[in-house]
Amino acid sequence: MKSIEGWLFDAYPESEGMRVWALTADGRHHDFLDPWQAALYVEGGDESLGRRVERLELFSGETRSVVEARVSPLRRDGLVRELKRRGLVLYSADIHLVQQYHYERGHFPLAKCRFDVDDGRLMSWELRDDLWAVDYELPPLRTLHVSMTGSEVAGQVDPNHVPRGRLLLGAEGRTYELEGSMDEQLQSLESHLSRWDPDVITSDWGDSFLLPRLEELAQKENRLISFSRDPGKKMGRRQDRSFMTYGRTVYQGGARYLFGRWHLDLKNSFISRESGMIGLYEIARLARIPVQRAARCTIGTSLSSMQMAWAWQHGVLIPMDKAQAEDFRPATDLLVADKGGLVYEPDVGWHESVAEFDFTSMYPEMMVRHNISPETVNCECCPDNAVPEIGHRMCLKRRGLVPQVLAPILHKRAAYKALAKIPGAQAAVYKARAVAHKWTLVCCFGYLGFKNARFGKIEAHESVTAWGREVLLRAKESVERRGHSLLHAFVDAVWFKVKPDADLEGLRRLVEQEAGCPLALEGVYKWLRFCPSKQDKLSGVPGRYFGAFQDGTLKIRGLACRRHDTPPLLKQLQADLLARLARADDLACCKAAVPELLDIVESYRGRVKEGQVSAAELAVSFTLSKSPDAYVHDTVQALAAKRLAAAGIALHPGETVRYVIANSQDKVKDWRTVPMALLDGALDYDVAKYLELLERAAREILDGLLPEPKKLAAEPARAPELPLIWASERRG
DNA sequence: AAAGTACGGGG
DNA sequence: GTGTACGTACTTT
Repeated sequence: MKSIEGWLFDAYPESEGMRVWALTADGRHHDFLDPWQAALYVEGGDESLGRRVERLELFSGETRSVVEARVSPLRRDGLVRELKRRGLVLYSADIHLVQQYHYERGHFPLAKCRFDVDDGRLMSWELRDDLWAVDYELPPLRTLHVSMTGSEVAGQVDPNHVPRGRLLLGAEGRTYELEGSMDEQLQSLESHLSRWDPDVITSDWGDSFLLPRLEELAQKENRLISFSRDPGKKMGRRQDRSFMTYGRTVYQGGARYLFGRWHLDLKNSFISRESGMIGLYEIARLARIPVQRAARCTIGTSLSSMQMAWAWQHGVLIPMDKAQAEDFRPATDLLVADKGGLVYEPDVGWHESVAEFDFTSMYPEMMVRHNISPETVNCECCPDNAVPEIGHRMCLKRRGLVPQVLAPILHKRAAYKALAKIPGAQAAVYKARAVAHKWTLVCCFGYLGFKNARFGKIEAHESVTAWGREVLLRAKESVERRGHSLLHAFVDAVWFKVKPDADLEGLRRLVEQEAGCPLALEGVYKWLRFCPSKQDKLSGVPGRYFGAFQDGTLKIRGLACRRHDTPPLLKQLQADLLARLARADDLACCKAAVPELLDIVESYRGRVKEGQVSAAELAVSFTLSKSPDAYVHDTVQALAAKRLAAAGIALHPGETVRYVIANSQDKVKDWRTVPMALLDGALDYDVAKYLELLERAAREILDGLLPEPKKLAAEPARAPELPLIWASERRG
């Protein structure tokens, strides 16, 4: 019998149970078998399947008598198919096996544990970690990073689409460039791997390029290679796919998994891109999803797993298919209920001394405060307790699953946000964890309304936004009642003119109390501009504004520089203009800066005209919403995608395409644009088009800073180029 | 004029 | 192992 004191590093099913890997503080790894059998619950099954137990049915709140069947993990899906064929109703039978293993055992990825192992089998174990601890120890991880030179040329695009450079290996702060042909480099990588024996391989494009190529190479030479530590396992894979999320199409390259070792493709991971490895570990722990998998999951999957973990540990049966159907409602109700966040039109123009209050985590707070959950909406037992405006009712007797899962996450995130403000080595760690949780919380709201969510219900979703509108309305009234003039209100934030003697902290407390949601002072702007609609100069557009706080930091929303499809050159132009404006303390200073701002614009114009701009600066990148041949109109984007496809590059919906505008009006449509991947030799770009885009980007910031030039109105036929007009004004 | 296309948010 | 809806800006037809 040996006792292992270490961290749970990896787990995956085998025919006899779970293969578990642990890392110890001395940097060594250990693996053993946990003879675990997966449980599933059968309604109306007989006892030949297993033992009879009582579990809760979530939506009715009733106790059900079900049969708990146990089966070796690799045979679970077969058994489920057979039982379904027999017409039995199953629960908790389609959960990812490793997640379920963690739910049942009560541990989680990267948990510190003591394992007692005899003859390679786990005999007993003890959790020595706490999911809700703010600080926790992580194992020392030996990491090898694999990337490629040359990717900077075409930007961070899939190397399958561009000429490739050399492999780079990074370990212990040093980077090595490999030599020889690509095949030789890949062989060299393989030998480095076996010598270095890393716990983790991180990569740029390992999923879609490196690991598949390595596998291909080995097959060609009739060798068997696996980058797993487990010698009996081949490389795992998951198909590539395109899907819709947050209103846009996303492409995920096929994933390559290892066993007993992690492969994390940093270019194919939402969470690690947003919050780094620290955030990834935090999510993996809370969601009980193995780190390799958590890296490639959407945050919705992680959230769903947190809910399932809670359900499992509270004896609640987990529904297999989509939750309940929507209740029937007349169409008129739908109109009222379907409204999202509340918006008041901004007071268009430039303002001085503006304060912004933001509600923190408004929607999750509403779920927790008002007990909003799929099973608490319109319950049988509570006829009153109506949601404002829409009339759904919330249960007062039973605490909901969603609030119970959310409350500790909200609490943990608040702790991390507070800790991140204290300067020190740990601040970045806390910040990353706070960011990771922010995504969990954002997603939680969306998930309530998602038709395929196990724990979703549209009425619950509507109740959240209804409460959100109520809170914003109360905040607006509360601010105005104290004599401040409101400039804008948008979903979870209010902007108002600060009176010189205002006690903002006192006001914040009052508004928070009256509105019923935690409120924070985002800051006081020295100056702020709410931009007008481009279609109607007199009306405002919510979500398009920019301003500088008193400490000189900028807040920018809705400008071209925030969009992914704006060329870096124009983003930089706007950044330069805004950086200059950030030094201005009031509107007079903003206006005084105009000559300098025009110089900045002029210098950019000069560079564009003289051809001193690189392709990378001019490149427009956009996300394919469909496969290239499905485009109807020959927009520049569509033409770029079609050219790539014609060059034999396989593109999937959701992938990013980058191109330079070569000649936007060319009669030969193929010549209008050059995709970055096909760029070679001299760059010929559309100077006039880029000047036009430059002008547009400059106007977005500078319009309205100068008095309207009278001459413009007199010559309505063609709006002259902005820098020329202003240049002449300066001379005059 | 109508229809196609991309983007936002959060930090 | 996947959010939906919608307004805005700009383009092509």
